[in-house]
Amino acid sequence: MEKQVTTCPPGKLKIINAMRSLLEDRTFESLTISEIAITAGVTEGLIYKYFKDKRDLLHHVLKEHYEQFLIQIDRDLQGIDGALNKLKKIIWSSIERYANHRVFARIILLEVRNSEEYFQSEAYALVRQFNRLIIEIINEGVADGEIREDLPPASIRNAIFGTLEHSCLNRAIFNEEVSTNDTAKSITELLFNGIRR
Amino acid sequence: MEKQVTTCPPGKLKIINAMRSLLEDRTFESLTISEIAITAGVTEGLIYKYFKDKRDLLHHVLKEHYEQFLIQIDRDLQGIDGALNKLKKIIWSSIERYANHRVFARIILLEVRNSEEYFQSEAYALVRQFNRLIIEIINEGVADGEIREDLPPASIRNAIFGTLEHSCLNRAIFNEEVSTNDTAKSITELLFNGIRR
DNA sequence: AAATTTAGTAAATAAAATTTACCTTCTGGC
DNA sequence: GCCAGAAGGTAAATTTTATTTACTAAATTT
Repeated sequence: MEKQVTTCPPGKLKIINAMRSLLEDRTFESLTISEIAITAGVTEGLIYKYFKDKRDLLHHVLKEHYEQFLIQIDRDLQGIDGALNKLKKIIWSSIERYANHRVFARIILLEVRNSEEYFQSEAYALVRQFNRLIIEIINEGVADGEIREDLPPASIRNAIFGTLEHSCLNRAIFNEEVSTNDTAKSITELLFNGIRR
Repeated sequence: MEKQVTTCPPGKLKIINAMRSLLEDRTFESLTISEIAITAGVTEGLIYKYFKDKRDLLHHVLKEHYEQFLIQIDRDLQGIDGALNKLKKIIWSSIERYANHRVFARIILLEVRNSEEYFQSEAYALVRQFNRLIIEIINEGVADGEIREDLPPASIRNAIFGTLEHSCLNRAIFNEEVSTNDTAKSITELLFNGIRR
C-alpha cells in the first residue's frame, strides 16, 4: 500500500546531477572521476558504490533522459490519427527534444554507441522500444495505404532516424541553433514526398 | 625533380597497421597504447614520436581511409550526368564503402565525433570537402529543375548523409550484413520519391 | 669527419580509474 | 531497549594507462 519508490540517496543524486551538468559543455572522455566527485561534492569511492564504472553512470543519465522522452512522445501522440500524422508528430517531438536537451542529444548521438556495454544497458532497451513503436506505425501506414509498400519498413525507419539525427548533429556538436518548427517541416516534407521535383 | 614522397618509416607503418587491425573487432577506447605497440612490434615511445596521442593516431587512420574513399568517389562519378544520377551513385558508393570497410565505418560513425580535436583534424577537412561536393550537386539539381527548390539544400544533405549512415550503423556496430545494391536502391527510391504512397 | 637528423628503445613519471578497508547512522526484529 | 546488519559515506591504497624523458645507433648532410 505504501509508496515503494525507494527514494534515491542524496549522494547518488548529486553524482547524477554533476554528470549531467559537466556534460553540458564537456565530452564524456574528458571528464575524470575525480572531477565528477568534486563537482558532486562526494568522494570518488561513492561513485563506484552506485555505478559499475564511468560508463555505467553515463548510461544511467541517458536512461533517465530517455524515460522522459518516451513519456513525452506518448503524450504527444495522444489523439493523433493516421500513420503519417503520427510520424510527423514523432519527427517534431524528437527534434524538439534534441534541440532543447543538448546533453541528451550529445549522449545518444555521440557518446554511447562506441561501447559494447551500451547495447546491454537499460537505456538501449528503451531505444529499442521506441524503434518498435516506429516500425509499428510504419506497418500501420502500409496497411492503411498511406505509406508505400515497396520499401522495407526498416529502410523507412533508418531514413527517419538518420535524417533526424543528422539534422541535430551540429546542434549537439557545435551548439548551433536549431529551429524546431522549420527543421521538422523540412524533414517531414522531404521524407514524405521526396526530393525529386 | 625527385620523387618527394618521403617514404614512411617502417615503424610508423607498423603502428598504423596495428591500429587498423585492432580496430577490426575492438573499440577505440578498449585499446591500450601498450597493446598497440606490442601488436605493431615497436615500443610505446615510438607511437608518441609519430603521433601526438592515441586519438591523433586514430585520426590519421581515418584520414588515410577517407582519402581512398574520395579517390573512389571521384572515379565513380566520372561520366555521370544529372544531379540525381550523381547523388544516386554517391549513395551507392558510400554504402559500398561502409559495407566493405568496416573499420572505416566504425571510426567515422562511432569513434571520432565525440572529441573536439577531430574537428581540427585533416580527416575532418576531407569530410567537409565531401560535404561541399554534395551541396554543389544538390544546387546543380535545383538549378536544373531536377530537385525541388522548396527544401533547404542542407536539409537534403542531412537526409542523404543521415539515412546512409543509419543504414550502415548495424553493420558498423553488430557486423550485420548489408546488401549494397538492395540498400542503395531502397534509399535512393525513398529519398527521391518519398515514403507517401 | 664532425654535426645533425632520423628511427628507435627502455625506463621513469603522471594521470586516471578502480578497489579496499573502514566508519557512522539508521532500521527492523527479538 | 538493543543489536545485527544494511545503507550511506569516506580516505587512502592500488592498478592500469597514457605520456614524457633520456638515451643509442645508424644514416645523412655539410
